Amino acid sequence: MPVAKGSTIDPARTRAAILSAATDLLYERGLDGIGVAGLCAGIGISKETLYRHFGTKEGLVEAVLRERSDRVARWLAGRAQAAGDDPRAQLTAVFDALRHWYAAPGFRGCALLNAAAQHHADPVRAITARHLDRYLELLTGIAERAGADDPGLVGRQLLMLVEGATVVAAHHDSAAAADHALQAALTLLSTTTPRTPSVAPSPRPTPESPPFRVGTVKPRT
Amino acid sequence: MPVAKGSTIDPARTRAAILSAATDLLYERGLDGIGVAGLCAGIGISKETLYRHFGTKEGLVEAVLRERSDRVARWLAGRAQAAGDDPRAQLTAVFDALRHWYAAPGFRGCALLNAAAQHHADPVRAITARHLDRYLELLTGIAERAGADDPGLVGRQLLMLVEGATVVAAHHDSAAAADHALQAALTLLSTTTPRTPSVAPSPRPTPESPPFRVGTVKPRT
DNA sequence: AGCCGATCGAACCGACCGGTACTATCCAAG
DNA sequence: CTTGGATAGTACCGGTCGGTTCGATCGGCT
Repeated sequence: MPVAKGSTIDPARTRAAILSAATDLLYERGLDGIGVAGLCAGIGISKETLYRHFGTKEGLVEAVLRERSDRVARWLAGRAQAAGDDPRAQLTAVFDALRHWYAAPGFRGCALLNAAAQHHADPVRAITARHLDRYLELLTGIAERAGADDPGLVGRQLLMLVEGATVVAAHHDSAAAADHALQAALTLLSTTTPRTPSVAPSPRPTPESPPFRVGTVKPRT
Repeated sequence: MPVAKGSTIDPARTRAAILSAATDLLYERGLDGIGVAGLCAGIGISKETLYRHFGTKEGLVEAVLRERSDRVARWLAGRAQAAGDDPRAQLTAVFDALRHWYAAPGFRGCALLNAAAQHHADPVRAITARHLDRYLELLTGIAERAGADDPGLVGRQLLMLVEGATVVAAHHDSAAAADHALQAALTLLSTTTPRTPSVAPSPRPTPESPPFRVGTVKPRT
């Protein structure tokens, strides 16, 4: 069947569906753990469709990683913003979000870091580096608003706690990692924050859906 | 040439040489980034030799990872022990060692974690988990000797700092990561250590060679 | 009504994969 | 001196890889 009998021909929707399904499959099986054939079978498309949309397996991988990074970063930033203006509440919200992520079924660490560990190619590494940049920006902002002496330093230290917690959650102890990291993060923030921060009102938060599996593929019209 | 003209036939030495060369190659190229043929070419052996010693590519990989974990763990523990009895000095020694590791040419993160990100197979994951266990044991010991209220908790937090620093060093900032992490670690240790630890004499340290590339393959007799 | 583009399904391609078999050669031990 | 084990080198195996091509078929647009 060339075109599904009741389906709508909509390249944009097809592309999005491929991206979504491929994200899960590549995360579960590993970038090299599933071939293009298996990928297409799992997604439910033909090879030609995949290659028309993404040109190459590498192209698909990069698109997947970019979208994933965007989604995770927006999700975490949204959670922080939704927690209000208090930097400590924002930090708590970030690690709360991480805790749910760690507990999600099939959690296997950060998809971006895993990908960078598998493909040493420059594009993948660049996407991963930008991903860490986004984390760093969020955490440095929190350190700034908390009145840290050296927000850049504290931001990097918080980044290490986030990444370390993710590693430990993936390989050792998924349950308590986020809580222990949060406690350490709050301690770190306190000891480097001599003065009370000035709190200013912030705009309304927009809810973001979590980056981990939350439903199944939606049927097309 | 079936057997190198001036070489000694010594299976144990051959095995060790394969292990050493394969460790570097697999780390540089990734577990799936190099095939058995390329591996043998890079090591300078024939396929038959590799398969006689390790049975399978997976067998080789597991042997490489096990040996790597042993070496890194011994190296870090040795550095800590060589720093004397003061837990803070031991912690400093650990992150000093890490700093040198991060600065080594070709550093690309923890080989064990990278491997676990590539092969989801149980044996590899088990070796990685045990690796983290060893780190945790070392760090918890330091927390204990520092007189921490909850050495287990502090140990896990220090573990997150170590792993987080490694991730950040690999993908973001290899220069300052160890120092920033050390500062955070000392802060953490201080705030959770109300009482002064009792210092007892410890046995003499044995020097350990670093786990990263430090020379080239030694010629066989 | 009729065309165009999106899509499927399948065949096909050369390259490479992990792994085996065999021979020729060299060392070491009896 | 002979024999056996360790090794290099090479050819080979079936399978899978990423990627291309083609015909059939269906929806959307004019």
